[in-house]
Amino acid sequence: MLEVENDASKGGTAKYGEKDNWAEQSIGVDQLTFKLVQVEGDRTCIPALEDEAMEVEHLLAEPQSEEDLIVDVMHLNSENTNPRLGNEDFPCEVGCGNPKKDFGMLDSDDAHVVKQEPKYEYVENMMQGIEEEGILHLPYSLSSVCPDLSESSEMDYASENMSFMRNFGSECQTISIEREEDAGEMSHLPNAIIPCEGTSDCAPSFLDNMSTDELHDAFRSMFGRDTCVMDKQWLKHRVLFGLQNHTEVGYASSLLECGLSSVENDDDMIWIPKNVPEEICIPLTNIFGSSALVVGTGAGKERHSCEDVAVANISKVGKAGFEPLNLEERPSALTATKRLRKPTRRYIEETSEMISRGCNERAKAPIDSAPIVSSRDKLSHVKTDNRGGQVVYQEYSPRSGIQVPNSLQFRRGRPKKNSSLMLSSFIQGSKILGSKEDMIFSVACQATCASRLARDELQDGLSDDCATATRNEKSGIRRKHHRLWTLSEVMKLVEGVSRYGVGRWTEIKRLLFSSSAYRTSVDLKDKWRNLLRASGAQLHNRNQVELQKKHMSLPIPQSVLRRVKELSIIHPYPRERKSRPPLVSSSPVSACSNGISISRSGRIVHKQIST
DNA sequence: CTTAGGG
DNA sequence: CCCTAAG
Repeated sequence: MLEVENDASKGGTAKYGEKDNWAEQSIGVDQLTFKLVQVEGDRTCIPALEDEAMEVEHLLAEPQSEEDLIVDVMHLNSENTNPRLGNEDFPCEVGCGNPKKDFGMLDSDDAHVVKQEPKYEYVENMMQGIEEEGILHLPYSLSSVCPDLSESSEMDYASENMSFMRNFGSECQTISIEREEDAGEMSHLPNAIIPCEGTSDCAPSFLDNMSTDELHDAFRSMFGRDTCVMDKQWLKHRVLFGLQNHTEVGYASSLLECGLSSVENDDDMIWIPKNVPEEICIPLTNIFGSSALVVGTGAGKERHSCEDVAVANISKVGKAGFEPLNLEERPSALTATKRLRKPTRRYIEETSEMISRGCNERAKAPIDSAPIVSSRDKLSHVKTDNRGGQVVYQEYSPRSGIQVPNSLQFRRGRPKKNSSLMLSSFIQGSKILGSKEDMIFSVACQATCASRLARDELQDGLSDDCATATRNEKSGIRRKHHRLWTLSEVMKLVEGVSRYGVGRWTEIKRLLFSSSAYRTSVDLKDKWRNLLRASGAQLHNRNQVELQKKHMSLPIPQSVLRRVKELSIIHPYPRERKSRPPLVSSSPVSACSNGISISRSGRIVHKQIST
């Protein structure tokens, strides 16, 4: 992540945080990726989300003053006191009540954040979720990143002049703001934000054919209000915007299935833009007690039947994210009617922690073909089954995540190889989702898990049931069972190695990592390997600081590396083979020239022989 | 099941 | 991190 000095917006160059601050800051800030831009000094805020902000603001640019367009949800009077987020961060601020408006951070160190109202949690989760999904991958502190903006900030934000926001967006985009290991993600940004690019192909044309009145209708149903603007172009833009951001192709059918297609029903619905990941919906339902929750999800880039979709959804859009969702409005039963979406694999893992407590024996999915012979066969079978079984699967890379209806049975920790078996079979039967109770339960679990994540994720794994959850380091794509190695973990590992020697991973794991079950002995071993590499590299290159910054991994203190280095001498890696001949002719390695070599420990190592 | 090593 | 091979 990028940490921008506060003064950056005052005309300085954007600076990256110093390396030493990096770790800590990344911890603190990295969830905080959104800031609000206030509009018109009223209580509405919009997130400064580049394109989205741009678009929203654009919408607001209607000549009449439009106030309730923006969701109240977005309006948070957070007391966040993070020093890095001074007012300077909000160049767009127009004098109004509470000068500090931003989203609470997922900073587990900040107790006050954790104790925020559910509202905040919702936003937190949303932000986190968005990032996890990798859908919104956005610059941080946009305002600070773009020095030029400080001047712009004097503009009238309520005005129709949108050039500001546009420039804003484009300028910022050129500033690469990356986090952690992934440097290439940024390039996905454009696609990610406006997911339904397809609409741009067809929507304009059909909009072109609409009369002003029709456009008005569309506008009304889309945003839930009228406009007296007669400018066709303007109307088209708005409607188009609505379409682009809320078209949900696959969703249309589910809507119909749910019998919710009629526009009149929208009272009971909360439309959640598809970009919003599941985690958000849960808090939403909780918060708003909505009687129906419609979730549009998926990276719908399909292009078809834009019109149908639009018709189906337009009425929801108004509620979507831009209108105040009234808390008290519907205290009625939580009848979540949400679109079925296969949970991500990670979601499964997370939820599994909660759900499976009681379920000991996993129901084995019936495998109708390919009797399992060897474990290896079983594996490959699983894999094919996995891919071919359901279309859904094909849309996600094996690691990116698969969402699956709730009430699956889950296992704890990492998925066993065959977990996808039952998974896919489950999907077969779950077109019609299970009971309401199930859903609510799942919802609750998710919410709990998500909020716990907020607190726990940095806690060195001591307290987690959501063990596999990760921070959004990798700009949201990080869906692996990836757990950042904390410094203390590293130190524990080093300590363990020094005590028990290299190779005693299980020992070390048992004795030092008993609290963090998610670290397997293999993990320890891998990490050690990495540490060795790091310590070696460090010797060569004193300027490791920059390298580390580049790789964005947590900087391993010199002292620790030095220790590793020492240990690597005391306990040579593969294993202390007692007298280790200082690799010369006596070494078996050099004795083999046929592409197969033997490591010091005598293990045969196949080398890649290019055939 | 654990460890080593490659990917 | 994941997978696999070897013990």
